[in-house]
Amino acid sequence: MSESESELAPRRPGGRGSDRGRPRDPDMDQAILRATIELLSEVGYVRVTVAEVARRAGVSKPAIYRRWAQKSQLVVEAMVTQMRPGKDHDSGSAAGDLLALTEALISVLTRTPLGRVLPGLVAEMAADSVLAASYRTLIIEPNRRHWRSAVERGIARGELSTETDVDLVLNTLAGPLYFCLLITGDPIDPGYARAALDLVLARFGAAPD
Amino acid sequence: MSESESELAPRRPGGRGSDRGRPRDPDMDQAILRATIELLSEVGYVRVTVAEVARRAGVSKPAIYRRWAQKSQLVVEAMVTQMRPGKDHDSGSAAGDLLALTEALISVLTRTPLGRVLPGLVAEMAADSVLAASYRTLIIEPNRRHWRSAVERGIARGELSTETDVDLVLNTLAGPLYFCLLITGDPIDPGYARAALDLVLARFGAAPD
DNA sequence: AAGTTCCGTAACTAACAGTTGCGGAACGCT
DNA sequence: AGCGTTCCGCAACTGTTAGTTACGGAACTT
Repeated sequence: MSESESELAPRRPGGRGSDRGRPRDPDMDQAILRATIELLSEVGYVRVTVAEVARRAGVSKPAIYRRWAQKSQLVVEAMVTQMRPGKDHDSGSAAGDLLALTEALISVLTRTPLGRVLPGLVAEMAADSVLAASYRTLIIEPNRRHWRSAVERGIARGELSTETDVDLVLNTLAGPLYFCLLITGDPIDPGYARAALDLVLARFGAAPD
Repeated sequence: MSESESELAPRRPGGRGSDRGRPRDPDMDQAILRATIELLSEVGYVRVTVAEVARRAGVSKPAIYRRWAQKSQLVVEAMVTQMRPGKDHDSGSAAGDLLALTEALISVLTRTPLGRVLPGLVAEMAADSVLAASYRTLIIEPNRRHWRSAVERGIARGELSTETDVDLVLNTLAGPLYFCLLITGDPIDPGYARAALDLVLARFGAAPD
């Protein structure tokens, strides 16, 4: 926790030092982010235009570009504000925690704008490593920490084998969801979380059913 | 199998009936597809421009648009010609087959242009359902058939439980690879195929190690 | 009051997808 | 051979969008 408050988001700093001259209107930041989310969920990443975001936010285009260097960074920050990962609540068992986390991920991918945004963002990330780094630092990593600690608690309690491959578990639970969303287009089986978890427990569970 | 030979690829038909007038130069088709693959592997989907493909193929831009309605469809067809799935050879055991298929997928994703193309294609597919359908029909489905039949042979032989969830197995083996490639950016663990397969066998294997 | 940065407006550049019209060449049909 | 059709390259074109710039004026700090 030696990190400072934020600075991770690639929001543009105010010109020069931060305090000279007229300050930016913070309400405007909010209006822009809200308009971005709204438009995003309606039309998906590719069809979001900065001009339309500006129109809906009641703001000018340069006002947006003063704050974010690119459309893609604006979108990432908009997503982050919507996706604060929930508290890391401990249900008492690793199985319960992992099930809850998987269900929560399903819910985020299917019931928030993220599902509509991700395809476009993936393309952008592949072409822009700075963007990729912020997405991973701001969204992927914080979530992964929750998953990781659920697994580690399970190992400490003896519910999971000490040989458990943590990354394999994470990728096995989360990977197929992204695969369906981005590649196959298949709907997500409502029993998925349970079935995938059973797979993991069959291999790494110390006390199988 | 009531489908006719192809017609799946969204290549544009010759004007009107196919036989009147000057026929298209078939060498040109090849030159365009080759140039597309080449450029694709150098710069990735987003930075491929139709004008540059035309230049490298020694061909005009309208010649390309006469054959394919959109850049994205050209790219899909270029990928298909490169990715004819190998013969469905039966190694004798389901474990061996699935291991080979997984390794082959890793190889395709990391050592052919597909890895560089996929992010952009994913974005395009999300915005264009016709394109998505051809990608799935031409690339995903044929490959899935191989995986599926490997699992089904395993069930028939008694290596896998009769309760085996075929789609879950497929998604579990393939999903995490796409997840790493498209989202996390993590390199793929060389032991992945074996480890993921062990997960599957622990759950569905009738005769565990 | 001076200096700085914000704001909206409006015009602008640059890339790129995809189109169109032209003159000419190549083919099938009769 | 000649006609109709479609291909070909060329070149110019439309349309969309990201991102920029110059301006006049407003808001804030010292």
